[in-house]
Order: sequence, then C-alpha cells, then structure tokens
Amino acid sequence: MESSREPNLAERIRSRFGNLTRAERQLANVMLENYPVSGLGSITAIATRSAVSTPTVVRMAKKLGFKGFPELQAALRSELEATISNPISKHERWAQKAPDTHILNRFADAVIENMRSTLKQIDPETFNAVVELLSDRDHAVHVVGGRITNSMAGYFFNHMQVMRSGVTHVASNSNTWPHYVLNMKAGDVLLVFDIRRYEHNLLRLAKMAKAKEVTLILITDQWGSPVANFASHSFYTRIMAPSAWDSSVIILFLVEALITGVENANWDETKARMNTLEELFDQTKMFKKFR
Amino acid sequence: MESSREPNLAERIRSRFGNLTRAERQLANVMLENYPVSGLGSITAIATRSAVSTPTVVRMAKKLGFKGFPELQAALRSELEATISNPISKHERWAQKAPDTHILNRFADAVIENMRSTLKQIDPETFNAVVELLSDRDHAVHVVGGRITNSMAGYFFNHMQVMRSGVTHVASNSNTWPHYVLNMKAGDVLLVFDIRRYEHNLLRLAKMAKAKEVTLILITDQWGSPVANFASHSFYTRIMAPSAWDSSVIILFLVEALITGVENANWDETKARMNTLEELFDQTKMFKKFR
DNA sequence: TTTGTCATGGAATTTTTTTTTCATTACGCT
DNA sequence: AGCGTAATGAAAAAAAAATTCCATGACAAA
Repeated sequence: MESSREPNLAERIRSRFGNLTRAERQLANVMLENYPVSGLGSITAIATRSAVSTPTVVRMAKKLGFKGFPELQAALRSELEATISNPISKHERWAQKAPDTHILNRFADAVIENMRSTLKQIDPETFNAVVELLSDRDHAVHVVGGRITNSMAGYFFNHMQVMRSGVTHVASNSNTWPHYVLNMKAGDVLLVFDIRRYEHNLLRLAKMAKAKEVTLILITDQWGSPVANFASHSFYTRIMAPSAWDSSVIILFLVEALITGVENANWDETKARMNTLEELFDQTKMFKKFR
Repeated sequence: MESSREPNLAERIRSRFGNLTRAERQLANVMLENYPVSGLGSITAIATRSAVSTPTVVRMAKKLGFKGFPELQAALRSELEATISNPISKHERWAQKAPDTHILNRFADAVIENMRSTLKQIDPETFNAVVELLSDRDHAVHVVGGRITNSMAGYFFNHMQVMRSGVTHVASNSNTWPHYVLNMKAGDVLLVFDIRRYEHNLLRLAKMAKAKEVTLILITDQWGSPVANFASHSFYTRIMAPSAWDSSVIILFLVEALITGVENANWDETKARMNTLEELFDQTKMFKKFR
C-alpha cells in the first residue's frame, strides 16, 4: 500500500543493518532508539551516546549515501518536518510499518495489557518473600513445569544453576517424579508452573511434595491452578493472547524478575559473576565494555 | 493535569513577542512558522531564513533566557523528544504497591523499552515471509537454540509440533548435530536462536546447513549473531535488562507472534490437529477438560 | 542641530564540530 | 602461522558555527 514512498532514514538503516559493523550497529541502535531526536544533536553527542568514535558516525553517514553527517542531519530534519505536519503519523503503533491489525501490533497490545494487569495483582511482599526463599542456600530448590511451561521451568533452572548450587529441574516425564520427590527434604522449595489446562500430575506432585514439608511456590494463570491450595506463595499471571494459545511472555517476565531478585540478594557473588561475564565479552571482542 | 508544566519555547516566544524588536520579530515568526524544525538547523541557516544577522539570533536566545543559541536548540530537542516519543509513558509505575525502584518496576520498564525498540526495527515483510516459510508443509522445519535460548527453541518446537508435521528440535548437545544436518534437505528451514555471547558451534551448524541449501532464519539480539551472514531472514531483538543477564522476554514475544502467524496461515489444519490432540489428551486422562 | 540610546549586521575571534589521516588491532582466509 | 582486508578510534586538520566586538545608522529627546 505504501509501496513507492521513498525510504526514510530509519528504513534505510534497517535495510542495511545486516551490512553494518559492530560499532555501526551500536550507533544505529541509538539512532533508532528514539528516532529521530537522537540524530538531531551534534555528531559528538551521538557518538558519545553510542560509545563509538565520531569518525564512525561519519563513515556510517557515507555508507547510507550521504556526503557527510550534516547532510544526514538535514535529511532527518526534512523528514521530521514532513512527519510533523502530518497529524496522522502521531498514531501509536508498535511496528510502525505494519498496519494496526498486523499480528505484531495486536500481540504487543495484548502483552502490555497482560503485564499491566499481572503487575497490578502481584504483591511485592510475596515477590520479596519468594526471592528470599529462592536465595536461601540452606535449602534446595526444585522446579517443575507443565507441558507448555516446561520451557519456562528450564529457563529458570538454567539461570538459577549458575547462581547457586542445589537446584534441580524435575524432568517433564512424570514417570520419574517419585524419584525426585524422594530427594526432596523438608524445607526445600518447589517452584511449580501450572497454567491451563492444569495438569493433574502436577497436582499430585504438589501434594506429595507438600507431604514432605516442602515449601511450594506456584506460578499460574489468572484463573489459578488447583496447586494453589498447597502453595505458600502463588503468582497469578495474565496470559491472554490473540491466538489459540495463551501467551507465556509475562510468565517469562516474572521468571526473569525473580532471577534478578535472587541475583541481587547475593550481590557479591553476582558481582564476581558479572566481572567474569565482562571478561568473556572482551574475549569475544564483539562488544565494548558497557558504562 | 498539565497545569504546572513548564512553558515550551513557542509559548515563551509568544509571551514575549511584545518586547521583541523588529529583527527579532522576523526571527520569531520564522521559528514559529514550522515549529520546531526550523530552529533545529544551524544559527546561520535560521538567520538567513529570517533575513537577520546571526548576532540577532544569539541576542534573542539570551533574551529568552538561554545562555546561547546551542542551549536554546537543546531545549528544542528535548521538547521534541517529549512530544514525539512514547506511546506508553516512559516510567509508569507498574506494580503499584512497590516503589519505582523495585525490581518489578525496573524490569517492566526495560521490557517495554525492549519491545518498543525491537518492534521499531522489525520489518513486517520479513515477518510475513518467515511465517510463510514456517507454514510451508513441503519443507521440514528445524529449530536450534544456544545455551540460553534453548528454552525458546523448545517452546517454539512445542507449539509448532502441534500445528504441523516435519518439525524437529535440534538437541542442544552439539555432538549430535552432524546427525541432524544429515537429515536436512534442500529447501528445509532452520530457525536459529543466537544471542550474545554468540556460540561458535551455532555458526558452524549454520554453515553446514547453508551448504545443504537449507533456508536459515535467525533470531538474534540487537548486535547480531554472525549467523546473520548466512541467514535469509534475521530478527534483531533488544534484550537489555537491569540484571547481569539479558532478557529473553522479547524473544519469546517474537516466537509467540510467529507461532500465531503460522496458526493463522493454516487455520483449518491447525484446528483439526488441535482437536485431535485434545482427544488424545482426554484419552490419557492427563488433563481436565477446560471449557 | 546635537546628543545619547539602541538596534543592527559585518567582520574578527573564539569555540565547536566535522572530516581526514593514520596507526593499531582484529579477523578471516589460505 | 602469515597475509591481507577491514574496522576502529585517537589525534590532527579543516570547516563551520557561535559569539563577541565594533561601526553604522535610525530615532527620540534636548
């Protein structure tokens, strides 16, 4: 529909993103970040903001077909002029080249809505308490997910494992669950993911764990898994999506927030880890040091 | 609600219009004419446009309370930024009972920011093309992830498997990869997840696949995995998080959007398969029927 | 008419920005 | 390992922009 409109700078950048070098990508990201304002300052300003040198900015300007940075900036201004005088363009749209009804935009709306209503419900006290439970090195942490949420459990396990010992991922094959339960001790923590359609096996596992005085934490959907009856703490997330399936995005969000909470709870250890990470990045030379 | 907002430059000019001299009025008119773009060029440019001298411009800037012209221009830019950006207010307090600095709120901000800048960059054409590739029943779809992203690959696999046949999840153990490659045919699709630090094994796998004329699709971070050089389509997601780790939330978002795309592309078949699955689950009594 | 004030822009000066040059380093390829 | 290409930023050089200085002229009041 908008086929023959001449490409604006953002599009030009995006279309050539693949050909850009590391430094140029950093730059491109900053420029696109709050487009086009960030490109309107001085070359020095944007270079600093992107943590690249000014020559890099000039080179990219040329790569994009301009004679120099000022010419690029002029293009930006005239683009802006065109945009501003056109009131329609102010419309909120996530993927700006896609129509409102495009699945990307609909999904984005749904996710925002999910996040909003999930966060409204979450009690920070619960969150903090759970973080504390997960940080406690005196007790093991077990994690289990359902058919859909098993990936989330895996993700959680992956990260937790790096931060502390005594973390186990209860395999999705429920035949083996009794073995896992056998290894759970009183005071241990079991994090259960269970969204609709709630899995009966998980409920049974929860009961078994509870019987062994394991502390249960539940991450479920807004309707609530029956496991909630046995859980010390439950998180109810909203998982609506414009799809036949539910969206796990907010669940992952919560998982990551929890991980970060645990990370912060043991800052010293985390800091050491961050340094290691930094060194690794240096080794790969793909990244500049951040900040 | 915007009662005590500080006046923008245009208002400042208008309110002092009476005190301006002839040359300054000329200048003011030009500045207001297509506000604020005309003020964004160099001092010479606007002076010429207004047919006044550059000193006049400086003098007016000072009259308006700035230290000099550059300062005025900076004000203009930040004003513009405030106007143009942000479909969603930048620092909404998401979890309302928690302080702004609580990890939940900080994470929420980061995720929104990631989503915004990711979606800005995604080309809907690419998205549609990829959906089509993934929907094509004539070719198999393989999916592989890295250390962190393996969960995302798994999630994708889980859902795709329900919708169509010929989907394989290349196991994370790279020893077995040659085996998988052996089974790839020309025209097959390989979806690769690779975020920093990029895994060399994935690059090798990509090369091998490419050599077999497999179509590569890449989901990577904003800096771009080297796999991009071999990929037909790449998605660059933003993964910044207030944490030692990166956030995969937006990656999951993209995965779900793709899944939904595929679902829509072949709704009849998807529906039929889901029904069958439903029956199978019923048989195994693993799930309660959910309306 | 004279005088003082003020607006104004030309030109000099200073400051900043932009571009170019160049040395270093990384990385792919043989 | 060695070579060549490419990326990169520090620093020098060039260009442009911003500011200051100052001469001119308009106008008003004495």
